[in-house]
Amino acid sequence: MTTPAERPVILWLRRELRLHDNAALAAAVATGRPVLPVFVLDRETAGAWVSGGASLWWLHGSLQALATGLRSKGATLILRSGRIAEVLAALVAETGAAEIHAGQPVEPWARRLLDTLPGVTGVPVHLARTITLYDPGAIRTKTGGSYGVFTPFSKACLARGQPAEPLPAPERIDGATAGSEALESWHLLPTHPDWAAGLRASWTPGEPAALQRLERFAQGSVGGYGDSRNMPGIDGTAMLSPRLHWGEVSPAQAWHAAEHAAPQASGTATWVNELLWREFSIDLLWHHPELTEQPLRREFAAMPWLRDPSMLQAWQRGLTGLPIVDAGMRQLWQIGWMHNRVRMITASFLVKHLLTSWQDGAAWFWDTLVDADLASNSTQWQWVAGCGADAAPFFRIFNPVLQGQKFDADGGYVRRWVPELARLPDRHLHSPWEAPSEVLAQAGVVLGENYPQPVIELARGRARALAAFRTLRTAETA
DNA sequence: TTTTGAGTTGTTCGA
DNA sequence: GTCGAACAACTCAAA
Repeated sequence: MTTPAERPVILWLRRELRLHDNAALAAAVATGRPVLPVFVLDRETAGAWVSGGASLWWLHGSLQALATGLRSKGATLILRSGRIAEVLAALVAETGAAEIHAGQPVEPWARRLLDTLPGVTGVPVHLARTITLYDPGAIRTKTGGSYGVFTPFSKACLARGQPAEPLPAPERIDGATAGSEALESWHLLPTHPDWAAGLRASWTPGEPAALQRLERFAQGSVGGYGDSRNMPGIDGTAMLSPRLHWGEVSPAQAWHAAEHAAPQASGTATWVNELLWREFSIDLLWHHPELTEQPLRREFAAMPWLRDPSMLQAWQRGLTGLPIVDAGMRQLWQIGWMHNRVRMITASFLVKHLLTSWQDGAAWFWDTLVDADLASNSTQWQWVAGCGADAAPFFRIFNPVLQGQKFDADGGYVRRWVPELARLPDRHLHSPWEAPSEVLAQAGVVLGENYPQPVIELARGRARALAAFRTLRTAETA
């Protein structure tokens, strides 16, 4: 039995699966009490926004690494499943824990949960900033409002100077113990069918690998990041998104690593800007919790979306007949991640050319991305659709052929992910339906047989989208 | 309160 | 091939 003096503190870890720069962990250790780190697998409280399959695959590896890391410091990671509120209340009762430490959540469902947690568990809940650079909601306009445009938001962030230096990992953690479920019993890894081969080949989840990747990016790629990040065929991006989502590294670590390695590089400024886009997405979600379901621009509720399951399925499977779109969708399916430039191209194609709702696209990304993040996914899909913050003008419709020619000029990306087109010459790679028949024959491409005809003629899709968007304006003024 | 400058990532057309 | 203009107004944030 524990005496009052030995009452442990619970460290509820959710999206801060790391030892370094973890303010919640530091706060728990600073209490001087034994620390009981726990992760709760809750398939209910988040409702529709429970993590998708690819995210859960990642979570398995990240938890494994976290358990190892904690063990090396003297603590034991406890795994429990069930409704978070009930699990934590039971754990408090079971261990006599004095308080709970956790990271400040940003998702609407998690914020609602936090409001009830002290009442349900009967102990104080201390929140630390672990997910963001700034306290959510803290970046305000001069009149105290929230921002709806990125550039002034980012200027307000930068005006605060650099974020604080990351905290070191604790030397040692005085760990408490309690019964734990086995990670394997959660079945987060797919078996029948095993769709994760491409994920395993591409990623090593967990904090140690995350720190390695960050260091490699900071030392090697960040200098050229501004130029190379738009080329999907080269390894020009940080590929840190799943790690930032699960908190294997903090955004402050990501900022400082680049700033230390290449303080003057323009690529560093671009990288910081991307981190601030992440903050902006979270800020928008903080102030507009309904944006995961509803368009920020309300007139878009009247958008005449088409509901054509065969079109949606062609897009999901990478069988649209538009090579850069298909390459992106297949990359997503195979490795659980898609290059950012191609995310814009594929999303624009779905929403505009196929006139399919951004919610349908967001749902697919949510299930298939290892970095699926409620704030980024929802706000960026809305941005593409034109109903979000700072949205592009409606006539700005990506042309998949031009985008392919511009950003995948040597065709390396398309050839990698759409191998049936690999032998087409560069000139025809991004628009095979326009290639002369002898060129197709020589490349072994038979349109409609081993590669689809385009599911829609681009000019027609563009015109249809423009017409649909125009109805919103006329409906509004009517 | 009113004014003003600006706003992630594009495409097409015509000169 | 390259360039600028048009696309269509609207909203935001600060002065």
